[in-house]
Amino acid sequence: MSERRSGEGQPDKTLALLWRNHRQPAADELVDRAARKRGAGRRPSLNVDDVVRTGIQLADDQGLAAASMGGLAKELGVGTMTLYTYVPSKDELLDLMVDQVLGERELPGPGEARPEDWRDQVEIYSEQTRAMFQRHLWLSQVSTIRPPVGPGMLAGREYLLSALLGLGLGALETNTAALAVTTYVDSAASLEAESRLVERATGQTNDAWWYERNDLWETYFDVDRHPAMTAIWHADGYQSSTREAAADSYRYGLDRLLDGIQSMKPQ
Amino acid sequence: MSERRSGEGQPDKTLALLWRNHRQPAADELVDRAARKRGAGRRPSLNVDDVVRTGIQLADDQGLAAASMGGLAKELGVGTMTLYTYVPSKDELLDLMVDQVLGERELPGPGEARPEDWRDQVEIYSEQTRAMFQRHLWLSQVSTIRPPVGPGMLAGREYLLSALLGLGLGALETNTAALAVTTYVDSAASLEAESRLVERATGQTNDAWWYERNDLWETYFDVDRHPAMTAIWHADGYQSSTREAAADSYRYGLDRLLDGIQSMKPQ
DNA sequence: CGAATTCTCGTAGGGTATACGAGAATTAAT
DNA sequence: ATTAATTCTCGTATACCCTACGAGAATTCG
Repeated sequence: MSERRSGEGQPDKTLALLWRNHRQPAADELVDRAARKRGAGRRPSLNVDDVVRTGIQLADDQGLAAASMGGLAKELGVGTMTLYTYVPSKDELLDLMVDQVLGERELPGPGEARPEDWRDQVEIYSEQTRAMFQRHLWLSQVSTIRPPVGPGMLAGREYLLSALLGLGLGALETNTAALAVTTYVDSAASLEAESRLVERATGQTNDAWWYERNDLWETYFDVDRHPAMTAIWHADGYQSSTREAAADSYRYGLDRLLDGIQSMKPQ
Repeated sequence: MSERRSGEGQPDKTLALLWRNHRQPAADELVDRAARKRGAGRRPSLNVDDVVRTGIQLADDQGLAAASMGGLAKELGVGTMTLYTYVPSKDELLDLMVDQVLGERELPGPGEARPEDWRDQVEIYSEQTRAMFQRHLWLSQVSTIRPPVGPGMLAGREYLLSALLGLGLGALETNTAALAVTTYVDSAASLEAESRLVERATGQTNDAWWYERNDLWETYFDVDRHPAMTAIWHADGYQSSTREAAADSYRYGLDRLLDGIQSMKPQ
């Protein structure tokens, strides 16, 4: 995890930005400056989407740290402070970046074609979410405790709930189950991404990292204190590749979790 | 998620520090400076444990950011650079802090009394891990992709594997299942801790945060695009308290995951 | 008493987000 | 054609972070 992301000043402003491209007619309030009837004043040289898009690209290509306000401004060819005309703060920009990529997942909307089996539907959520994390490794460094309440996040929750509703559990249990599934899927996908990120940042595979610590087994590992690990070792229970072990355990855990949920189905 | 933690220079040095209090007789190498036969030279005014303990305390009380090298030095009444006599870098200090608190979990060792049922044994792992995260909220901000390979981490893995071995699955499946369980338990516990951390840092409960965004439902939420959410809402499927919803989903998910694993038992 | 050893820590450098306020560009009104 | 109103632009300054380097202080051994 990460550190910041918290003290947003005006929720109204933030919501307006998040939903800027899904304009509900609503209200007499002016939602986006770009939409305002243009009157006096200097013309803007950018718009919010430019900033968000560039932020995502920079974070994808060079890591989240490269998507600093200074770095972004340089990339866009403007002064750092100019960005604050378009987004109120770095935190809110991050919210916008996150909701944007959450919305990129291709999840069938209401009324659109989808597999019959609820498990296959959950599978789509799982695969799309994993793919999203792989495309945008920096997501693993962003806290999701207070997620951007935008169209992308809502579409994800909607889809997963709709999939689980197919099981016929009660409303409350369906919601609880959906939370458990997102916790597992999102966390595992995040760990997977973080793993690649670390490999990229250090130029060292995780396997190589473990290999470097071989001393552990010879010098410090005490067989008597670790009989279970020793037993599994001798029974060839450890896979050679860290990556494969992680992928297998992800699959296995998701399948077992869904097994368990399925077994709660009335009848 | 967090940013750093990576390029440790010498794995040997790091391992020696991590295992400094579990001295294997081993080797002719001098493991800890404090253990060296004292000869000439100025006397140290601190030791590694002092630094680690103070780091944990500071992070507990005032957040991980307060456990900066500067902050720590001030707390200990020494110059910042003095700390580098005891730990090679901030990253390694963090490793030491993490392994220390991992080791605080009260998990029965080999030969010690434990519940009969394997599920009750996993329960202990789950509860001790959650309690650890609650005591040390900053853990949720530390990456565990390349964990400190010290006594605390190994004890945790050993215990969970020993619990799952009771099921009678094969070695490989036991290991895979253990990875899935730690992924779920550690991630959920981390999210729970992160949630409290954010509440503390912002002085605003998560419920209050959601309440502040009530506009969403009136202004932007489109019922036609979100039929599942709408249905669950009308069936009272949403709990009023974010915290309780999270706790319930944690319980539910863990129980279902263990159900699913249990069902793989041969026979 | 000198030499060897070890711990102590000031300085300097390159990074971060953003409050403030002056200046530039554009249009509407006179 | 001015002038006023409006809006965007962005330099500067502040207060943090980690740690390489190297000089100085403390201690013991010969």
